[in-house]
Amino acid sequence: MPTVPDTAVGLRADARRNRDRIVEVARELFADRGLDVPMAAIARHARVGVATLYRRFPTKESLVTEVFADQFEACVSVIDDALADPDPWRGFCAAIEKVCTMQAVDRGFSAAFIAAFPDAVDIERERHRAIQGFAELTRRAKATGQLRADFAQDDLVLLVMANGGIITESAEVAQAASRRLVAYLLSAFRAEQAEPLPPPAPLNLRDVLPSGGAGHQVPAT
Amino acid sequence: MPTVPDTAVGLRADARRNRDRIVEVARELFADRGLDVPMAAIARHARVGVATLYRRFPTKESLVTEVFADQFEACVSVIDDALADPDPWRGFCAAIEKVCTMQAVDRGFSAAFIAAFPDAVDIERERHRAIQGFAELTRRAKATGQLRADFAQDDLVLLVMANGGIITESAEVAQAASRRLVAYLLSAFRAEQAEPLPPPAPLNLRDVLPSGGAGHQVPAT
DNA sequence: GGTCAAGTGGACGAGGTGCTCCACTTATGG
DNA sequence: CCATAAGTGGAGCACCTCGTCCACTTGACC
Repeated sequence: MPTVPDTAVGLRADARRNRDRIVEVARELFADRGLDVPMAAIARHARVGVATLYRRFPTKESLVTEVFADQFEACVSVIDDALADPDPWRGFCAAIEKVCTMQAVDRGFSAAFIAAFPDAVDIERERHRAIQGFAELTRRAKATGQLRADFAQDDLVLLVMANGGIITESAEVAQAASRRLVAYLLSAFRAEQAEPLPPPAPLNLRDVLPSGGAGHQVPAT
Repeated sequence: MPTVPDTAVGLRADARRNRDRIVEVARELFADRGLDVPMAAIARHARVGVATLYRRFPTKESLVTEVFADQFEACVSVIDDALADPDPWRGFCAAIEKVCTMQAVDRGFSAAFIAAFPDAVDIERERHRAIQGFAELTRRAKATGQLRADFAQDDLVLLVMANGGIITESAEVAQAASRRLVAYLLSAFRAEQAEPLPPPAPLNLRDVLPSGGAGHQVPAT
């Protein structure tokens, strides 16, 4: 898990420092203002010219990718932890709770997670791994009879999107709200006395429209 | 109720036609592209100059308010219908389902509903009425023992925000997803064997950060 | 028809993005 | 210490947004 990505080696000492500061500042700003904080603001906070910023990260998307790389990794290891739990249902709940908390606490993460740039190959791979792991987790939790049988894979996306809708001015409030939403949903996911549901929606994170992030805008007609 | 607002009377016939076409076009565009469609695009689609648009609606916000006025009204009457239902729980569920469907089908409505401009007095009043009505509905549903006792008023906001997170390219998919989410949540709202929940979050639609709408941006530091 | 206020459209200003260019500075290694 | 390549910052470009201005057109009334 290289916190220091390959692209950062061979830099001059000062350049290296600047790069690190940029990433750090960007992480903070994204976290509490969301992905649409201007590049200029990031540069200013990092006490760096915009040119410097753009030489390190040729595009805003690349900066976002870099900033959230380890968060995505954390996501994957949350799933791994959950798979390691002897009680599948407990693992299932814990995984969902953790990811949703990450999402609630960090506005940028939520946006990055949902927008998830299709061309960022490594993120794509992480995501694939996470999805695989979650599928296994789901299978096991169903096998113990604690997760309702009609829980669909896509319901995870549903949950992530719904949780992504919880955005407030204060991170604390968002976290509290998210926790409660997740508690409600987990209770609905339990098998007991489950009433039939409407059919699962074919949700693909792909066709989620990014709300404030770097997205493909349809040109106006 | 006046589909023809006071501000539209006394206009010259052609002006009146233009105004109507603007509102109609805006409604369509907002519905499937969200609130951030440019004013120029609306004007173009209505085959009208921007100046015309701006004379009728001095600000984008005023246009949005006008466009969604009847939808907000519809919301209120959904609550009224629910209150008229002899079975409070059925009314409760129906109201939530209907509003969430409106939200899922119309991107602009969702954004307008959440952003809900604080200075649009009449909308504020409608909203107040809706909240009052819903509070009564909640009380009754709890009284019959079908709605869990720890359901909080703010959980409605929670639900609306979560449902607002369900945004996809296709309205059909969004609707299906929303329906499923709502089914999950309603099942969690039932009183039976309800496990304790984390405390309700003090959600106020006020401090929701508008995602793509006309919002108060914090100026960059 | 003629008058004229009401109505109109497109150019434009102000302000905000992402990103580039280029003259200048500075760390590095000999 | 110095040569030099690597690094830098801020002006500036292209583009997009909301909203305004003003010379021109047109419907309404006599």
